[in-house]
Amino acid sequence: MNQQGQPGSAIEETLRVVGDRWSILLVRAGLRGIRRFDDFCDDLGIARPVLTERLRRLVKFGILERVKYQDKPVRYEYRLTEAGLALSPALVALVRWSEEYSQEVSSETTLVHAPCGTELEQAFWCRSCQTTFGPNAVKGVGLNIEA
Amino acid sequence: MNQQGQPGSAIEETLRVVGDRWSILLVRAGLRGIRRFDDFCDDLGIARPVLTERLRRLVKFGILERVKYQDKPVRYEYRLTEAGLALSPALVALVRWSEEYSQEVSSETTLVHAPCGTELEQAFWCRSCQTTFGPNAVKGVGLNIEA
DNA sequence: GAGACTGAGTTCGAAATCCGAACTCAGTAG
DNA sequence: CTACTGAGTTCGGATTTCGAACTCAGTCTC
Repeated sequence: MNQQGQPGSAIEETLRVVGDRWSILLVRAGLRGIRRFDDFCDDLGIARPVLTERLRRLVKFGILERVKYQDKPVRYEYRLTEAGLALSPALVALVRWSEEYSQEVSSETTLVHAPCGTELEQAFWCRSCQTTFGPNAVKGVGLNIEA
Repeated sequence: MNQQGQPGSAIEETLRVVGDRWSILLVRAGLRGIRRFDDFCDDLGIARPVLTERLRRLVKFGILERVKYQDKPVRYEYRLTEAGLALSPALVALVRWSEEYSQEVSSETTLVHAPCGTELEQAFWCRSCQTTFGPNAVKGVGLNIEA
């Protein structure tokens, strides 16, 4: 029911862009301040040709931008756009899940509320009710969370 | 700096499991109530051998469980475990991002706060401060969000 | 001004993964 | 006896991924 010509739902499109082993890690590296080709390469251990292709794709979809930072030997670096930064909730959710459920390497808590240092809790916020709530109270077309 | 023998951070491990085009969509399908092989197949348009391998991997990592639901012709179905359900915040974050930034198919709002119907806002919650806050106030080892 | 170095990529061939289409296999229904 | 269902498996070909080595412009060191 899902021909390749058809657009599919928005999330399918999104996962076609960031749904691979590297893209999310590239965004995470970007959040950690990494911007240059060789630094991405060293940090992630990604193969260079794959990095080239991923960076191009993330630029194409508006998650990174390629910025000239020096002229004489002309050099470019990659910075997160607003859309790229907006992926941080998804990234945080994944990091949290990893900490709780990943079988490898029981890691310590690595995400905290900066002002007070308390371990982070993720929630949703309803502007009109002025309350936070968990995923159980989310209702959506194509996503009905129960149990 | 990231040999394949080494464990890497928890999120790298996690993305090795769910970081592909299909796994997250399988979880989403699970949340929509899909449980059977052919239904996953039809719903996602995934190739059967790939589906076989993904289901096995998700079972192996505790995200799905394979449950016998009938005896005479013995048949199994796949259900989300607690860990699988716990991926919903990440999924919701991705759906939200998709709605806001994905270039394809300007979709309507599909995620709302069930009790009141208001469009969903995502945030973090600090138990000790009793406040919600955005990703800017998150500080973490290996994840420093600024800007 | 010769040689080493830097940053951002390309090129290469081997290995792994993905794909659709067709097949299997046990059991049921007509 | 034939058709159908559900959950896969098998096949060969196309695509993607990999590490290692190479390129290329400019700069730095002696």
